[in-house]
This record gives sequence, C-alpha cells and structure tokens, in this order.
Amino acid sequence: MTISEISKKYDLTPNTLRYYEKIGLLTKIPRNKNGIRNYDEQSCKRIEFIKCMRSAGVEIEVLIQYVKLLEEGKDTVNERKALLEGQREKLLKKQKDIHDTIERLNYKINVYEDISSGKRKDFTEE
Amino acid sequence: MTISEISKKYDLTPNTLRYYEKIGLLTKIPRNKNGIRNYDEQSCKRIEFIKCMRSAGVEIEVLIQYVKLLEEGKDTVNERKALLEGQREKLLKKQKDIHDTIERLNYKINVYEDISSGKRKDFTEE
DNA sequence: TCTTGACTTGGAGCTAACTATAAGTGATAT
DNA sequence: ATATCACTTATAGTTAGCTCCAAGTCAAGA
Repeated sequence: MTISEISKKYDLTPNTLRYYEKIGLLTKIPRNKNGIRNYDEQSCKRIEFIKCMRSAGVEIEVLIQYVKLLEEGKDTVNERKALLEGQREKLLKKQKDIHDTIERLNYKINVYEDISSGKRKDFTEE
Repeated sequence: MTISEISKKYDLTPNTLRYYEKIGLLTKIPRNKNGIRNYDEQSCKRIEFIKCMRSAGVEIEVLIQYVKLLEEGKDTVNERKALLEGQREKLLKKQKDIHDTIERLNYKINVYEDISSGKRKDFTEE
C-alpha cells in the first residue's frame, strides 16, 4: 500500500507517517525501485499499535524505545514487558484523574441545571 | 497566603501561578501595599478547580473561556453549562481510548508473561 | 514534449503549556 | 549599612508532537 492509501486507512497524514519513520517508530518499510514506500502487513500492524498507544497519550519516546527492544529480538522480552507495565501504571493513574474530573463536572452541571430550571436559587458561584 | 505557600499547597511553581494570572485564569487576587500577592479562599478554590481540570487534560483556552463567563455573572449559566458538557464529552471519549489501550496492554503483557515463563513458545513478534 | 500529480528529502515553523532569566524593589537579619 | 531573601515585571527559551515548505525525481496522460 502506498503512503496515501495508508494515510486514508489510518487517518494519519503522509507527513506524520514519514515523521514516524524518520524518528525510528516505523522501520523496515519496503520501497519500490524508485524509492516509493510500499507498506506491508507488518507495517500496518505497527501503525495500528502506535495509533492505539498515541490515542491514550503514550509518549513517542517510549514507543521508540519499545520498537528498539522489539528489533533487538527475543532477549528483550522481559524488558519489553516491564516497559509496557510501566505505561499501564501511567494510564491507570490517568484514568483515575479523568474519572474524578468527570465526577466533578457531573456535579457542576447538575448545579447549573438546577439553577437554570429555577429549582435552586441559593447558589454561590465557583 | 503568599505565592510560595500556595505553591507548596498545590504543587504548582510560583512561575506557573503568575502565568495563570497573566493569561486570565486567575483573577482578582488580592495584593498588599507592596504589590505582593495574598491569595484568599476564593483564589484557592479556583486553583483547585483548575488543577483538577488540568490533570484530566482540559485545555487552558477552555478554562480561560469558562472563567470569563463566570465573571460575567449569572446570565451566563446556560453557556457555562454547555461548555462543561462539551468538556465532559471529550473526557468520556478520552476515558474510552485509555480503557481500550489498557486492555491492549493487558493482553500484550500476558503474552510476554507466558513467553517468559516458558508456557508459550510459538510466539510471533508484534 | 510538456505538464500534472504523487512521491521523495532535509529542514524550518508552529502550538500548547509551561519554565527560566534578567533586572529591579522592598522588608528583614547581622 | 549591607546583605539576603521573597517577591515583582517583561520577555525569551524549552519540549512534545507534529506540520508545512522548498526543491527535486519520476511516470503517465494530452
């Protein structure tokens, strides 16, 4: 698949795809005789993984490190596992922060709803 | 309370507190005769709110807009409610992304665990 | 042949959210 | 008196993660 096909498929600009390659996130992407990228199955899987991680805010630096370990082969399995566990911890913390903030928003929205509907008149701001 | 006391209490640097004031996130902070900030109860509540929202990634621009509406008084209740509902939507989406990513990490970590313990030998990378 | 269009590269530019620095004031400790 | 310290301002610099641009190559269509 060409860069523009991949771009549509994964909703990433060609610029972003080239950028990911330049910084070592995407590796070993096949090219034709003119040097044009021809993404294969494995590239697609990698892109999907990156997209998932990035959507949750996992840092690019961390993903680069993970890819590096991947390419070093099976000796790095434990290191990779530790890396992913670390990221999972971070996401659990983030999940909690977001949960708490949603709760707070729910409360505030309810207060505003009550004011708006005239149910509550005694409101103090903030 | 002085800026350094607030800084410790909320784990924000004095620089950040001044920055928040400059951009209009913190307003009406009392000063003494020498122009030194003397944060009051209301300032503290505002800071706490901002910290909560920021911890979930709510953008500063949005918070500035919210503060602006707050200061315009009770006529903006509906607008404020709509703003908070919009942010809640965003956080629910983010929550889902993080949840899905954690699931994926759980799966990958399990695979690595199996490989590491010798339970699984047939593994294909990525 | 000429132009169009998709691709290539290297490198500069952008945005959000701080973060640090320089230059100065004013109150307290020695 | 002098030095230290916390504060003040305005402004420049930093980081992450893209995003855009200039200059060029190559193949296919009018």
